[in-house]
Amino acid sequence: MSDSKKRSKSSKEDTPKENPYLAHLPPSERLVGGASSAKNSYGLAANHPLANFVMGATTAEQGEAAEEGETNPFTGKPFSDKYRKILAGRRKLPVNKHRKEFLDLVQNNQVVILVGETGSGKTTQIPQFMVFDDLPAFKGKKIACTQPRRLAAMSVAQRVAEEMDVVMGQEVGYNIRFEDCTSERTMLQYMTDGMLLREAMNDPLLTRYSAVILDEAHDRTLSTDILMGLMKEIIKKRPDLKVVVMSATLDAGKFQKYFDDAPLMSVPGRTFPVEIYYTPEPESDYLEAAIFTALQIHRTEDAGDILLFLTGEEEIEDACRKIKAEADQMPDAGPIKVYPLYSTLPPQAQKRIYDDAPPPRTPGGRPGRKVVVSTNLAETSLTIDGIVYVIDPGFSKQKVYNPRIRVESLLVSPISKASAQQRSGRAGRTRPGKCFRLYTENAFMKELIETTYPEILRSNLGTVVLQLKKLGIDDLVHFDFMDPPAPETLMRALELLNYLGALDDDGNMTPLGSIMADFPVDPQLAKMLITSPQYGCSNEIMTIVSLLNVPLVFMRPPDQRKMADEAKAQFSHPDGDHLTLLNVYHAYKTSGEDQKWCYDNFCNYRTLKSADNVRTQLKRYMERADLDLVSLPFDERPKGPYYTGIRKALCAGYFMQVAHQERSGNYLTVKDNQVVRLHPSSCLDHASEWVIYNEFVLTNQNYIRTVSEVRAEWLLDIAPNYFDLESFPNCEGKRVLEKLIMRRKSSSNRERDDDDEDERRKSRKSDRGDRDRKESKRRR
DNA sequence: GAGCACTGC
Repeated sequence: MSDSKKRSKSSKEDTPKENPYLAHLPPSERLVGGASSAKNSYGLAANHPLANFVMGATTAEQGEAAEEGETNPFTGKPFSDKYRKILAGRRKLPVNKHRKEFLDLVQNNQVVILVGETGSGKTTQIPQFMVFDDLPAFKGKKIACTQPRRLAAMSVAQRVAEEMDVVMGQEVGYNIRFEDCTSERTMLQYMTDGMLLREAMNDPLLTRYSAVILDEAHDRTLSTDILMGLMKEIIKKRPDLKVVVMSATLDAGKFQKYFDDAPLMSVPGRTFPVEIYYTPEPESDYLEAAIFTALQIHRTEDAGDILLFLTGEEEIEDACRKIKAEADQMPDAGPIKVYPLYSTLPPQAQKRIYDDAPPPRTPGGRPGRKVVVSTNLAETSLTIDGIVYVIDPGFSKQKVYNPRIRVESLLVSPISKASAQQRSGRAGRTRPGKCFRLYTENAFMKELIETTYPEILRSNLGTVVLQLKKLGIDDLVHFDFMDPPAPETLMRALELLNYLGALDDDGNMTPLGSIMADFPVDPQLAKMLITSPQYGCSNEIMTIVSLLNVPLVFMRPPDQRKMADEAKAQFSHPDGDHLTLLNVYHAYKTSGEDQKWCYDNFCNYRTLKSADNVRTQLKRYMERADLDLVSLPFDERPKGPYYTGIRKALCAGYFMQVAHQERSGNYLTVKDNQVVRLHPSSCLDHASEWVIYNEFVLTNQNYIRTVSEVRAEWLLDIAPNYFDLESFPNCEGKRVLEKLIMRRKSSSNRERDDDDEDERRKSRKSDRGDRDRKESKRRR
């Protein structure tokens, strides 16, 4: 009843609608009067390029004819010359030969798996094939194509807008965090997978879309994995929704199986052959071997640039120096340029990898060469043309999660076969190349795992579980994960969310949890934001949370450490690193967000700018949740009520990340009893008995980083459930808390804490930054 | 007295 009402209403809006009573017929026969009169349903003139198109039943020839016509069917404007030139190139892409096969599959199946190598053109062409068949614009819907990375979503959208001869943001657009470049007219939308997931939290059936294309599914990011599980649920309730999952070839069968044996289409790529060389014996020192190999290639091989994969910044900078120094000593080799590449490198420095190799010293002499030494960044996110030689030592830094101690850390680990193949492929982008694997062939065959473990098996799942609950998935244990996470990891997440009050004791989402899920930050930080008005300091907590969500603000160039540390000292707050962050932000805003100020003070301008972006977004969410944006009257004294309020609010999110200083001077984490040390970058002196920390850094030592001093009383008040001493292991901290509880019980007329006393003392306002600086100087 | 693979909302 209501269904038919809706349909009759929308037909007035000139959108073609199928007759619901004809749903048993094949799509081409569903439109009233059959295909021949379909043009009337669309309200298109008889000479319109799409006049004879039947939604979901077009042919490849029809699509191609429309693309080769005079008029752009979606804008009504004549096609440009540039368009025709691009179109000729598009027709040569491998995927173009499979247009008919693809349309057959997608018209007759709800889910299609498509595997394509790099260079097949799948990311740009498949969505366009669908636009011409599904005709989303005529039903008030859109086609979504998700990408794991923002840059990819943006650049592919730009490319496809050109290919379709439309203005970016109109018919074709993209939607990523902080930037929605779409409009009412948008029918094809590239977006990050995280963005689509967030949309699903408010629109669980994704009603705005007629088709969803999940691209780069082999990447297996947290968001892609959740989206895939979600799509399986949604297609049951939305028979009209088409889903295409696109992936690299290696584990295509797994995707097919997961989607109940959906049909699979395979498209070859367009790359050049790469010869693989293995070492006869295992290398004991991969770094040394890598440098040696690079120099060897430089001395003996033909012209062509080198790409060397290493694991991290320090290693990369070190290798760059050594390669440069040694190569410059070689009399019989050409000139060399060596560039590092990792994500935290400023964009300017990153761009240098595209510079041309230096020319030979003398005409006809040994070739000059470019060497790029990179992290995994060059494995997928970034492509460098002209690479002919790849050196793959077989390692990368990978995130691992240990649910027992609830710690995520980065570990240098062997890569997978899939990664190794991806790396070697980078040598064959422009011509045949060579890849030197610094491990034995036997190790490749027998020791490397097939594919890198998906992120969902290597992460703390707090956010994931909260998101799933918000998506309406109650039974997590039976949720159809492509790779189910360890039960212990799920348990840890449920436990965390329960202590934070996001889930009740039965595991159901609370109203608080529902608001928490809306915030694009960790559950702990979301809780902190939501609770902060109660402590009168939501303005300050928004700032702190923003800064915790961007890379480190403080720069420390190796040759200027002393000056950098002095600059940082101006901002340091005796009560901890969180308040130090607040000081930096305040000083940055006071400077007028000045780039030079940042440079002079060893602060990362880009980071502060992006933190400010995050803050604006958080503010919007706070307002949407009707949370007050407030500050306490300013009081410059450390441990005064102003700063105390903030530190109490920090506890509301971080009460599970507490460490207590033992008499030995060591810190022990609460409940887990891990021995930790304050990270040397902390501005906190070593006399604080109780501290909360943002991050547990597992390296040679266990460090806690971004630390603030708190008081045991606050912890007991804020999280009585968590600080239930019966569940505590024996340690000094437990005894201190026991005494505290006893004292509280015995004194019926409990003495007020010192800080409460402070709170009663009204203090006059004064310049915050100035006072803080004086205060920190005095302490020094 | 040390380090941060890479993404994303």
